[in-house]
Amino acid sequence: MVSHKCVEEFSLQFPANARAPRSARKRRSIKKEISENDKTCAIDLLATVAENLLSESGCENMAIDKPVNGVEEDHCLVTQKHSVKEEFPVEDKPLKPATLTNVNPYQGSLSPCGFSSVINGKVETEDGGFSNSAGIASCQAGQELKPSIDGDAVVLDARPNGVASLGSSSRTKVPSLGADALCGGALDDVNMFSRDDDENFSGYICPRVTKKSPRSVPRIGDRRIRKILASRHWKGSSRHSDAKSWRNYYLHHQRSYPIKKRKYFDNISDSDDYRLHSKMQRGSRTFSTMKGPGASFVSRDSHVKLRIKSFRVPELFVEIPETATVGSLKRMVMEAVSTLLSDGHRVGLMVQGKKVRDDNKTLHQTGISQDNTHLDSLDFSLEPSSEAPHLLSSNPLGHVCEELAICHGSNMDAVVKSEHDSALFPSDSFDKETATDEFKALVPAALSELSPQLPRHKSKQQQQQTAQRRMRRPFSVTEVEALVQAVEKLGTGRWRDVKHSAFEDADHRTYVDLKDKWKTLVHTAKISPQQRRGEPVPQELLNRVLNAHGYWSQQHVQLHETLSLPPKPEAVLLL
DNA sequence: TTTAGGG
DNA sequence: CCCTAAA
Repeated sequence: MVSHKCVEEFSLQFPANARAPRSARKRRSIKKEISENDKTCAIDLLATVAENLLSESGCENMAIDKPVNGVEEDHCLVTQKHSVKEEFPVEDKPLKPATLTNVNPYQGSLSPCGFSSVINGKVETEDGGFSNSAGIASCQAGQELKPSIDGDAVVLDARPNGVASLGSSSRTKVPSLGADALCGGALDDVNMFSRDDDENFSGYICPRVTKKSPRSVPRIGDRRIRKILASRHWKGSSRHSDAKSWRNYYLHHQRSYPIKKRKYFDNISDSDDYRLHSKMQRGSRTFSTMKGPGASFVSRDSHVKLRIKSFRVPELFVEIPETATVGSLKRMVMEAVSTLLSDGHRVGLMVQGKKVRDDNKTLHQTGISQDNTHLDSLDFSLEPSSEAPHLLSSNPLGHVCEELAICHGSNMDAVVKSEHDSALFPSDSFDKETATDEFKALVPAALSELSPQLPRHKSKQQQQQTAQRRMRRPFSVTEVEALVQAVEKLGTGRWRDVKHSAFEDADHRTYVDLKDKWKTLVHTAKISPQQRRGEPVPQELLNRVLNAHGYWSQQHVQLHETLSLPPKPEAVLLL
């Protein structure tokens, strides 16, 4: 019910409810691409992750393993199931930068500050912040990209030349590289890059703002990234030189085979994207003698040494014409890598398959101690910041299967086999039990289903029922503001216009979403502040919601009255 | 496809 | 957010 007072108080000038004829509404076809900027940082991200680990753990014992003869096999592949959509346009679309001045924590960690922006922020606020911990050259992922063509399926494997070993001197804190750590205090002015071609990607929109932002900003971002690159420690060996050119390749070449990003991004958001497998170094129990039999106390100096053995990202399936160039293939992979890494930045910790949620527990309490048998199954993961209920169980079956259907059975087997052989089961990383768990964890459900070794769970029909629910994306205050303003101007009931007026660039906000949000806003405005949940909407905005809602409701009533001249008797009775 | 509303 | 009837 709308109080009369509400309507009276509504002081804004509302335009006539003129609605453009539908024929006049142009349909915008969205053809957008990831820009080169994102491609720059995938590798740096790996290094950054490791660097943060090192710097935060006060790595006095940091050491670099330099695998000889490629002994270290299980590292740093960044791939993901994937398919190419031919109809996607080729031309690049620049990222749209937007400066956010008031990022709330939730918003900020949910997705807007993709890794590139995180890096930017870090660089901005800390001079040389990334170069203060040396020796991460080993984490230059994917120096060797080894595509092996197998029929229609291309299995890609990238291996680094080294891994970073790090010794943690922290007794009570697992090295953390969550959004907080990465973003630091840079959230106040974060350059955000959103991609319009993926409605699930751009986690944040700055309504209307994005379009007006200067084009030069992406370059700035690029420059910042390059700054990071410059601080990277490249080794002089030929292999590292290769790595360098490999990266530069992506920096300077146009991509030709855009990737259907949405589907695999769906995977990312709801499943564990990529994980950091770590193992305790059992051989380095420096302080084991300090523990007497049955002693329950932990020596003050007990240290746990963590070694990140691998950094793996779920597999990538690529379909590409035989006539495509190797370069284009590489670019595809690079793009996948970039996109994959540019979202989701919270570290999860699992001990023996169990997720450790309590950040305040000490390592020892968690079972992470120098002489604990659990150490074999210590597992870090990079997770989406939004709370995903289950680490891995919510695999978007439908999408993956959809894409898998592209490849032929025989080829699929090859892919699966490949996964079994090398990537998934790094020789000695895990004991059998753990390996099994890891397998379950890392193989997308679709792969499991296609794999002859594993039981099939669901029929096709069931798979379709498992339609992916879109990621929850709470409206930011900024968005609410934009929505309110648009509704004030256009009224309720013109959600398509509202969408195109104020959320043109936010492809993940459909007009239905906007309508739904308005619905909840009205409800929110009517309930007491105590009953409201989520990010608080400023009362001023809620007042405007009520005002606009009242006003437009009144308009609708009047419209109806005009249409039905004879007042309905029922209405009279009710009054 | 877009609106409107219930779930 | 999803689903859908109805326009």
